[in-house]
Amino acid sequence: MPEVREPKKKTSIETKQKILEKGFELICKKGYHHINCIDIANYAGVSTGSIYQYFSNKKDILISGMNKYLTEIMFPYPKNNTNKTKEEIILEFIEESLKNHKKYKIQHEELISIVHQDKELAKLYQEKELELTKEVVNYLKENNIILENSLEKIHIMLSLIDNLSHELTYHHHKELQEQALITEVIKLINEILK
Amino acid sequence: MPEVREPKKKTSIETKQKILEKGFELICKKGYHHINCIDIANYAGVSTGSIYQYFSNKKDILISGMNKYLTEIMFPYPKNNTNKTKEEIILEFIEESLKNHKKYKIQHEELISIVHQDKELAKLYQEKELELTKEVVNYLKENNIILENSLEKIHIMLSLIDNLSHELTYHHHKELQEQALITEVIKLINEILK
Amino acid sequence: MPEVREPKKKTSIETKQKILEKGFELICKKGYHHINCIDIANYAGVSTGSIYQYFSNKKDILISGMNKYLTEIMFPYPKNNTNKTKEEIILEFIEESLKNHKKYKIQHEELISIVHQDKELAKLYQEKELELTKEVVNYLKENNIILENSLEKIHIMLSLIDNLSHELTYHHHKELQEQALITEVIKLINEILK
Amino acid sequence: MPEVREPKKKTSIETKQKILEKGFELICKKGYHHINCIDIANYAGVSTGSIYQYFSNKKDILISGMNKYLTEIMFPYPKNNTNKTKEEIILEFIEESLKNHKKYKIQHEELISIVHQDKELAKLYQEKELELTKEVVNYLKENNIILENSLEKIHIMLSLIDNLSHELTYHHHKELQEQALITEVIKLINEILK
DNA sequence: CATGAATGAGAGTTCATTCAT
DNA sequence: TATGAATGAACTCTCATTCAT
Repeated sequence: MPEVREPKKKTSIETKQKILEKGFELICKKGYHHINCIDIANYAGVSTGSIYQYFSNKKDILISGMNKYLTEIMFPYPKNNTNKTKEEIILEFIEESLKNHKKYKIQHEELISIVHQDKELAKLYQEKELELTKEVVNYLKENNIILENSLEKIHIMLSLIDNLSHELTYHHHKELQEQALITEVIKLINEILK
Repeated sequence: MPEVREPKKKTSIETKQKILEKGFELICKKGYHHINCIDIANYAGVSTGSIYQYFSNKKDILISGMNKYLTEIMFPYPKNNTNKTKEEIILEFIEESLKNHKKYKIQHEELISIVHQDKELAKLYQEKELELTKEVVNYLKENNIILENSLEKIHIMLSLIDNLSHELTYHHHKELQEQALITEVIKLINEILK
Repeated sequence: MPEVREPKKKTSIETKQKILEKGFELICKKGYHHINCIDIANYAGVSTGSIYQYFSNKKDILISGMNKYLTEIMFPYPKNNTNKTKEEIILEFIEESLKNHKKYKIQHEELISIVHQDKELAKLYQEKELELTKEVVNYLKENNIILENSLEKIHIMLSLIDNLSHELTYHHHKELQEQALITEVIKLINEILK
Repeated sequence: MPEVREPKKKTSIETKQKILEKGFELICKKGYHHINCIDIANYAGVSTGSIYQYFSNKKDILISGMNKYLTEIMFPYPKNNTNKTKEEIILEFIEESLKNHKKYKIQHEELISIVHQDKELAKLYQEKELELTKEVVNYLKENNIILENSLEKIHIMLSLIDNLSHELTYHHHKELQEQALITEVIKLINEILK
């Protein structure tokens, strides 16, 4: 059982980074079960052996990638917190989420799939989710929106936005009207933040 | 490539049925990637060869199972449509969904995972979802609740209920208060059905 | 972790037998570390997959082979126990051991090597060794040779014979005179059996 | 294929020495097949690259180590040759061998295993063994014990002592009485040296 | 129509060795 | 001369699928 190497030289730090970045990218693109270690190695431009210098196995790349990119990919929210009206904030949230869903379209689906399959990853995911909920609560506070049952309300709000973004991005149900969906969601969020 | 046989004799029909039922059950229980065809054969009490008499491959069992059981497992809703108040209906929906989530706890997670991994299954899933949305619209109509943007509104409502059930069932975020969550969701659905 | 199959059909019993026999033969011939599973499969005339139907891994073949052939290869002794003189018995033992060493020349060396490397096998080997010692004690009893410290004496006697056979078979030390060696060993065994 | 370098500088000589000593130690401790070159490098406190500056491959370390340490580990015998009685000498031999077996307990087993696996090593081993036999013959001569068939007799004697030490050290056969074994062996050696 | 043994490509992983720095 | 990152062939083992019985 060989030790996983902690890179010391500059070039090896880059190699580890390359494997993680490209490997995770490929996993998201094609699906964890649809690629093998040779694929990852080729895609990252390294040998298969190099993978095992820095990661203890295939799944390790996935988990490391999750840890590094999960927040970025799955839980974005507005970072600039100057004074805004409630309406501006709601729109901003929706736009941000939508933009992100479109950007990481494929990753999103694959990651959700993986998260639902593996307890270790599921836990990671849920922690990040709660973390975000809290940050949004704070963000709203800074914009003078203070709520009872704040965590629960924001949890629901985020799920509404996520569901909306998902629907608009993948357009699974052709009979649903985009604009109507958005309107209804905004109405509900307004209700939540009342 | 041997032809898949369409059973005619009574015993054959039963065999095919057994493979489908037990096979799908096992897939849901343990995960599609965590079992093999021998497992399925053993669990169904048939030989591995028999599987390939009635299904063209492993995935075929999954898809057939999905087709047969998806509505039952994932999209339940109240069937008895006598006159009820709006409040009764909302509670009924939530209870039904929750009951179902708890009943099919493991299957649910596994199926979501699979659905997000495979386009063919995803499409199947979305069709069933839309079908359900329409049925609920009708159900409400029969109970004299008639809405503008009905499809969109019910889609959102169902996603709220689903998210609630999920949270209550898996209890991922320990810091969220169950009762508060329920209260807020009911408030929102009331708003939707106004 | 797939189950190891217990063969039911007649042909599969033969297959398992073939893998064990040929596999063990090859291991003895070329050395456990010098062959791989594909070699074993080819040599036995089966596919690599078949190996894992009947054995849980490569080492399992070795252990099973040991169990089956160890006595035969490493611990032979005269089986016909009619009345003989002490001198006849000693010669008989030496001849039997020598004959066997020459027959299994290569296996012998390889097996000793493996036995010294693996605790599980070592234990197996020692059990067989003690078993043999006891049987020889009984064999001598039946021929009216009864000893104090019989187990210890026979243990030493067998080690002398083994060492002699080894020397005569592999002829490692060219400067040693065969006949002188034999003479001295016989003298000592006579002393032991006094 | 890079040339193996013969060290000239003092530091280089030390490096080569360190690899040999520590590398061989590790091989003996853990087994040639259970360690890799990185292990050896770490254990010796050098880089993997350095190994290949002074040794042409992994096995070369083993052979060099054998050459250097075999006598010391496997064939010890009393060095101080002042006048002693036969009985004293016998006891001294046994004690020396036993002491050594216990000291190099693990190495012993591993080396025997390796020796039986590789012809080159086997030859080396046998040469050392014969060398020792001759030295013991001389040692006895110096103590006024002069024998016919001396080489053969001493070969047998050493094998008896080795077998005894082995048994006492590893205690493989619990049913054998230690003291009885020793007594019988001493009796036989007395017979040999008569 | 049922059986389950046989298949073999392909999976993840290891490690002796090389070579740019 | 020393380093340790990079290599990639070779390893053991799995499993969906086939097919003789």
